[in-house]
Amino acid sequence: MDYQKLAELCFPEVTQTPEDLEKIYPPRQLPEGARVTRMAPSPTGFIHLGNLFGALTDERIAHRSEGGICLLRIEDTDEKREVEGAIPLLLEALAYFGITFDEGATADGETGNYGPYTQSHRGDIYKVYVKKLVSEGKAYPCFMSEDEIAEIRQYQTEHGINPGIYGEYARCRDFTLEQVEEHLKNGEKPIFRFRSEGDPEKYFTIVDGIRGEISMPENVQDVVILKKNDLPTYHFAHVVDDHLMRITHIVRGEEWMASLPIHVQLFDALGLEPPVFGHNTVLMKTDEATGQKRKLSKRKDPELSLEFYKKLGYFPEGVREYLMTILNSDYEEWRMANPEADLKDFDFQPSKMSSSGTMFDLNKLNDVCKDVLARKTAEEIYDFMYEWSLQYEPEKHAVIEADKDMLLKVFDIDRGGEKPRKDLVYAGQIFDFVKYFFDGYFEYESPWPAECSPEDCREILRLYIEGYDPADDNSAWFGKVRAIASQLGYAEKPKEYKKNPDMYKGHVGHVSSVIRIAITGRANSPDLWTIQQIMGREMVERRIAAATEQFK
RNA sequence: GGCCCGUUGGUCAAGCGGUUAAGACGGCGGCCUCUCACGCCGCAAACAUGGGUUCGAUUCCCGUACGGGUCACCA
Repeated sequence: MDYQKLAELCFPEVTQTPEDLEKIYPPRQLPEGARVTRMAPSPTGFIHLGNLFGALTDERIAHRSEGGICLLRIEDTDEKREVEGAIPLLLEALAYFGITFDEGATADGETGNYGPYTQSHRGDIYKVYVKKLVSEGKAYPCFMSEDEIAEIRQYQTEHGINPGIYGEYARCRDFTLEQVEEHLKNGEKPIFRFRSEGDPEKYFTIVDGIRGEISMPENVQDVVILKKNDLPTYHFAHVVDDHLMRITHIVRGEEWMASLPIHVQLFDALGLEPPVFGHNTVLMKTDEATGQKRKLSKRKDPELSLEFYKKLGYFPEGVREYLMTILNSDYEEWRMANPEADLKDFDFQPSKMSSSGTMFDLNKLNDVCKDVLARKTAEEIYDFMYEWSLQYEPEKHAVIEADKDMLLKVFDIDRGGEKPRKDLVYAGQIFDFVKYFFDGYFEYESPWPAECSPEDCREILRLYIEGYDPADDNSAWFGKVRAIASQLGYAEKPKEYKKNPDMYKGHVGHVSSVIRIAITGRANSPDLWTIQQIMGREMVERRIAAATEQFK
């Protein structure tokens, strides 16, 4: 068989050789040890936590190395899955979470010397390599119909034979030049398959950047490398692209591990050096219905979508922090030791990534967010709330915009210092947390303390407003509350009450609860004196008066 | 089903032949305290399982169970 002739017959239009391409895409001139990574999504329009998870990994691995590059490549060899406008959407979402690329696809084109970065525009490049393989007898045109393949599959499954097109089932594998010519003359368009010489009895080992050494049997399948639409399959495209773009480290989901033998084989057949592969895990959750651990699902789990977090108003930094804690095992400790340090200074190591399925933990996310927000200034929080409400909550936005000065003071309560409050989590929750400052959102959310009779409540409020003086400092103010408590038969100190519960109706805490609920609608709040300072006399008096009405 | 990967407290996880088996989140109890939050102290809670190898296994090897992935002209 004259493979050279077969190659010409199949690809008369292809004149370039791999050597030509080597010249166009020469090895990068980068510092020793620089890592080149890539994010390679399909433009399906759905951007999820897994994407961010992977992007963060790629970005960190690249940028942790001197002169490293992280690029964006669009894997659109399957037109069926493509969604209009998916790329700008993706870029925007990633940028929101602080991830940008050095090279590759952009919202309106692309940048870099190793393009095109969109696979559908690289058709000619892939063909050069397919032609080379054909000319060496390592790939061949295949004319089997879908029906034929389906039949073979059925036969194989019925007989307990490993399914697929390989060996004797690869009917076009050993076609003569004449047979190929004949099919071509009939107007049949072939696809191209790799001619596998793999031996399933033979195992090879490879060092995975995350998992360490893994061993697998060689691939035997004559996988499709060029499809009917003239575009390559993922297997072939990734090999060609990652080589030509001079990628050094590939991090991808563990769903790719099973096809690793194909990829290794392809690199080998092409005479190319494979990059370091790292296979990470999928994000899991416990299914509410079954109680079973399972992969986060696009259909069932809204929390998989990045939009979910944007909409609730999670700070991007918080989400990123959380992802980092589950991405690299020693991140959390590093963060505790370096609370103020830039994420970029963390020594990210692929080998420190987990290789068992990670449960997504909203609880932990919230906790991480609290820490992140505790380090923000009131101004930063306000600005974020402003943008968030502008986009998602127009009604709340109106109040947020109108009462900027007040909100800045509210967000500043117990902020800064050694022990800042940590009760702010995400924008939606924050608004809820402070909404009693707005008359339009104020309501009585907590029951009045049982220790205080309605008459006492009325009396407490009357005495309170009588003695209320905004000029009092915190301790003078609370001294008056104690006095009211004492006057009405409540203990001035909770401990006294605990010692002699029969001597009192309750203690000063119950009395201040009445005042607190009157002013905030809640039994729990930050320091009441501070709240009143922010609200101002007029609002305090109005709230007390309204509460008094409750006891008429 | 074949092949592959994985398995330390409820969750995230240190550990890489000899440890009282870290730490974080959550839970519980306490201190502080007018409430909440913060902070501090403490408690409960784990090496899936059976065989080896070894003076000694959470750590190395094999089997089993369980979980996950994958078997497309989808990525």
